[in-house]
Amino acid sequence: MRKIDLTSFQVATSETARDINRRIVLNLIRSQQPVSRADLARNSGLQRSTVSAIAEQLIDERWVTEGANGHTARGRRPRFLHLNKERVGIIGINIRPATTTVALADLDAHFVAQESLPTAATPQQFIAELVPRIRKLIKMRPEIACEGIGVSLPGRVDLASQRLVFAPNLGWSDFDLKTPLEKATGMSVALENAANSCALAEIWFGRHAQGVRNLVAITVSEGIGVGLILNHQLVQGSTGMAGEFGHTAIVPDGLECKCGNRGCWELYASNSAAVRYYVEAASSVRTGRNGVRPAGQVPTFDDLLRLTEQGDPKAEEAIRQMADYLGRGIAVLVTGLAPDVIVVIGEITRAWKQIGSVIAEAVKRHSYTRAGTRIVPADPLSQPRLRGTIALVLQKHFGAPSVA
Amino acid sequence: MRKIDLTSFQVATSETARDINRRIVLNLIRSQQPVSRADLARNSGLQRSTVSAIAEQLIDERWVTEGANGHTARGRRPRFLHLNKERVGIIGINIRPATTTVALADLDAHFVAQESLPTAATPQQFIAELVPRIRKLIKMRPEIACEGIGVSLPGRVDLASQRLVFAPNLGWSDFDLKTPLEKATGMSVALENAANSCALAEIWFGRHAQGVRNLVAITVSEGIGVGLILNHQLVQGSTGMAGEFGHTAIVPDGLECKCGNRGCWELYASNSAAVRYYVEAASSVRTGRNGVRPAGQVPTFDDLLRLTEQGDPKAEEAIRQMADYLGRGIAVLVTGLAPDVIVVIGEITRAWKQIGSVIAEAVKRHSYTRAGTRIVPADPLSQPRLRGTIALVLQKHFGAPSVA
DNA sequence: GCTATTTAGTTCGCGCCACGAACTAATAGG
DNA sequence: CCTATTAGTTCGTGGCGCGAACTAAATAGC
Repeated sequence: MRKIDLTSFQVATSETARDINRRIVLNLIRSQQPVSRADLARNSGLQRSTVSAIAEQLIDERWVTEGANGHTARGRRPRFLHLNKERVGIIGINIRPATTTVALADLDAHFVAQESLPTAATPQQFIAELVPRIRKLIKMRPEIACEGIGVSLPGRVDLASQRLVFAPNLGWSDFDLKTPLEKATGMSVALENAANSCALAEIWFGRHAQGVRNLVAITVSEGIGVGLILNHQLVQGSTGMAGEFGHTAIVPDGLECKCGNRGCWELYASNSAAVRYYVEAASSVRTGRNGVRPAGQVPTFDDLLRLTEQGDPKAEEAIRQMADYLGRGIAVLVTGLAPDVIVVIGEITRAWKQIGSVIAEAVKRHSYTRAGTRIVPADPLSQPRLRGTIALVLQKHFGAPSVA
Repeated sequence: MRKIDLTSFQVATSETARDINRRIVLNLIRSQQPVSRADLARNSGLQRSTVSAIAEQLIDERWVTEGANGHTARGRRPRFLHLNKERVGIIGINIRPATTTVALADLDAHFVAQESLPTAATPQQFIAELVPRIRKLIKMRPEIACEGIGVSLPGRVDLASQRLVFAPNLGWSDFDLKTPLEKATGMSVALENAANSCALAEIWFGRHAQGVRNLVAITVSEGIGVGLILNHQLVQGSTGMAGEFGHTAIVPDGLECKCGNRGCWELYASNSAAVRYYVEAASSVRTGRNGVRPAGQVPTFDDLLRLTEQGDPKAEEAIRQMADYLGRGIAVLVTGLAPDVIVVIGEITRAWKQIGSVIAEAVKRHSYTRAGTRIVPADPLSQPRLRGTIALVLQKHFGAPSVA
């Protein structure tokens, strides 16, 4: 049960009931389509007359279309209702340090067009290069009316100002990305941290999200990000900074981190950590005790994954060590938050066959819970970062109404 | 924004709007009493006519009373509305390993009667001893009609079954406390973990809870418990196990814990840890290198606090070390959850003058956030564990309505 | 002391909405 | 062709918030 926030609440008007039931019906149609009015009434508990009225409104507003007739053993055939995928398009933008992806998605969160560009060095230049791509995408599919832009980025967005306040991996400093983008495109823009985007993507579109109340998304790349969905809701913290578990100490007084802390989880469990483990192991063999390594041989994490697939023992050991530390950090989240599901996102999931059991073992050894949290890899083909931006915009129509 | 849970939702009826606005008005009266209808209309945004209708209903149902007239510079004088404190009484039960406290509270969460009894060794015996005390308390104040019982306990309650599944400090095993208590008293019983109770107490009645969206309560005694309020809502996790940060590793492969993990936070930052630090320091001096200590000299944590107040350097050092580890663990929560407030509860708060800065320093050194989380001690006189049980029952009337 | 002004609170008609009973539509089986 | 069954619509009723108009009660100014 939630406490009512007396500093910011929403009273009910005569239209509130309709708003609530409309959202319920729209969500039922989304998840059960094709579905008849009669089934909607049965599944929602609303009267058939109420469902009909809501359906009429949704059809009028083009959210829903009436399709073919269904079949029943006896009696009049139902008319199926479908979500009108083309009702609104959403522009999703996934900013990563090297590459930015721009895509156009329909209401089902399927991407109908997509392209990439190198991420510019400054936000000003970035906007200048991005806006024409957005325009192009919109023109490609004139039949889909775009209504919003969602942006996922490796950094932090201040809750109150919606300014990008921190993005060390992009090399950008405090900047207002939202206002210029909105001015240039005329569409509303929603910004969100990448890990939070992934969490949204998984809870709205994920395979493991049926009836899930608590979900944790962990993005593993150069660093580690954590997105929290607790009580069906994204946890943003007081300023939008929640989820920086990547910068919590897993080794007290361990390696020094750029963040100022020591022994941060991401120093031990990120892609960069695995590369470091590999390099250390390789150099100690090849160069003996002096520690100097031949230059120009630092492998990428991708190289490591390939070596692992080929059975290279040093690469396997580096990945295994990374997975062990991943598991130790995940154990903290399992013990502390007891979520239903933890979804791991990143290149590392390609090696899930090798690391799945390592992580599970570490979590078992280091956690204390009866929650039975499932730990699963995200499907990289689903593009979680990008798909989360769609959820970000869709929430406005499909999320629970803000009430009281 | 919340995702609608299609496995368990609530449609709106024609009474839903009233339910929502009624709760808003009731909460406004609670927090602003005495208050006039006109002020309620201004502060809520509802029409004066709507507020009057709701007020009439609340007065009819005895939730609210009409009191004296107020004063205005000009114009007709307002009639003040007050919460009717005596409308319902709530029985609060705080179970601790040695002692159980039973209290009767009014709507303002003020205790009008209270008594203690030793906690029995078995839950069966406990209930047999408890029920007569509850009956006595109710008879003492026949003018207050009790409507519910809230229970706070050092253990875990399974979300689905509401059974007590784990209470190592009580020595009780899996047991249904709720059903026999409800049968014996005829009142509904709500059970909750002690740290969660404290979190509820702080968010509903705490001094630092005005407009707070995210609050973390940390109970420090023999162990460490954590209660999480995120997005104005208690986080219980998938089975009610959320908050066991006390059993997350703060020292990898450190001391062995009863929970099966190693290096758990509570092994380094609980009262017992401070006592251990003190004993280790004292024995190493007194007995030299053989490590054998004269028997019968293990001080209690209370002794330690007293010694600290008297300026004993070894006690001070033990407390300081405990506070440092407390701070390191709190840093994890600050970084990972970025709450507005963290409230520390326990005997240790008596030494806040000494440890406040130690904790703040440790948090600063080991955290990474811009949230500006305030770390404050709870007022022990407010009896947070006990008061939380009142919140547990009051939520039913004052919490946000469950909608969609 | 009278009037204008101001503020509190009530009354009442309107429109939105969910409910539920009655009705129409369409289908399969006998 | 008739009956049973299921889908979907129509319409009257009651709950509720809105907002305009109204009553009540106080003060300031003359």
